[in-house]
Amino acid sequence: MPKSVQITRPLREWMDVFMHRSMRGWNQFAKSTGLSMPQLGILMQLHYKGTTGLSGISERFNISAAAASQLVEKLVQSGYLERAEDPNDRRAKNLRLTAGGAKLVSEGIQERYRWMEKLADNLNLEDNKKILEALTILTEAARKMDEKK
Amino acid sequence: MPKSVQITRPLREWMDVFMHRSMRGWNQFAKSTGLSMPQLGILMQLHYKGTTGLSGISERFNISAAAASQLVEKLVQSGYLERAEDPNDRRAKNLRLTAGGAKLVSEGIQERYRWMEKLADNLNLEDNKKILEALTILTEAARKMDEKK
DNA sequence: CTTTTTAGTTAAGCGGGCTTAACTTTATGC
DNA sequence: GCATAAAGTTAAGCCCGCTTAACTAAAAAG
Repeated sequence: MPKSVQITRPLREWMDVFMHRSMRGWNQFAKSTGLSMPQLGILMQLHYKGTTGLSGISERFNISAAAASQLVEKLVQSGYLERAEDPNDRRAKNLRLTAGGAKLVSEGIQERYRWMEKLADNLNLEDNKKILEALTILTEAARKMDEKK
Repeated sequence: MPKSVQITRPLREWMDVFMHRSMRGWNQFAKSTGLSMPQLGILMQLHYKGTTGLSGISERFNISAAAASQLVEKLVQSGYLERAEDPNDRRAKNLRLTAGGAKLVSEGIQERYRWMEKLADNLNLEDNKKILEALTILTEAARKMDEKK
């Protein structure tokens, strides 16, 4: 596949640069909140996927129900999560971000965007247009690929 | 800044999709190796930055010298790292990936690339070209931005 | 209506990462 | 040359995430 040969290098270089930045930023943010990665992960899931039960947590992160319960307990104690009885199934709990939890998560996401948006701000209009187009294509392709699987 | 208004949404969507995939993949890889994140992080640093002393580790990850020493010890025990006396400063140690360590890291990186390269493979030639150009621009801009700082 | 399955909790125990503190060894500053 | 600083190591102790095991309560199956 000749086209791959061409695109491989820029693809990899970009991923290296981007991942490096992102990982660092993410770790710093985690540290600044005082929360652990697993705890932050749960908040993120609640943000992106909305309300879920405890079972949703243990499945998503491949941990035991006990582990999920304990992690959630801490987040509830810290005031980031709300744990209410599910009216349709009284065994189950509905987990939701509190206002504080939502704020924390959106600050984290915000911070994640910031570097890249600053990057885009430094580009001229034409480059910006190219990148807009390219990222739209990529996002679309990623969605399609995930669907197929 | 009118151009930001336009580019913000695709930028964010792409980042969300990409980060989500990458993080998941990275966690899975970590689990598959049996190594912890901090340990993998050290191997990655050694891969990208080359030989360094223990002090390099503690600075990079913001941990105490004691913590770095203990982490490195485990990696040496596991056969991923080589710890040799620095001939120029006999207090210091030179850390290097062993063959096994290098193999492990490059497999991890490989896996990180795979999803995105598959993505690119599914695109037509024209889209591919656009993406190549866009990523090259972005990488270049990122380098410049990091230099300035 | 009883049995079984499902959702979640609690407690005990393990291993990991991290810190501080005390220490050894080698290099530097004066 | 002697005091001080720097590079690592080791040990004690803390918190954390995770697992297994034992349990409660509610729903589903028969």
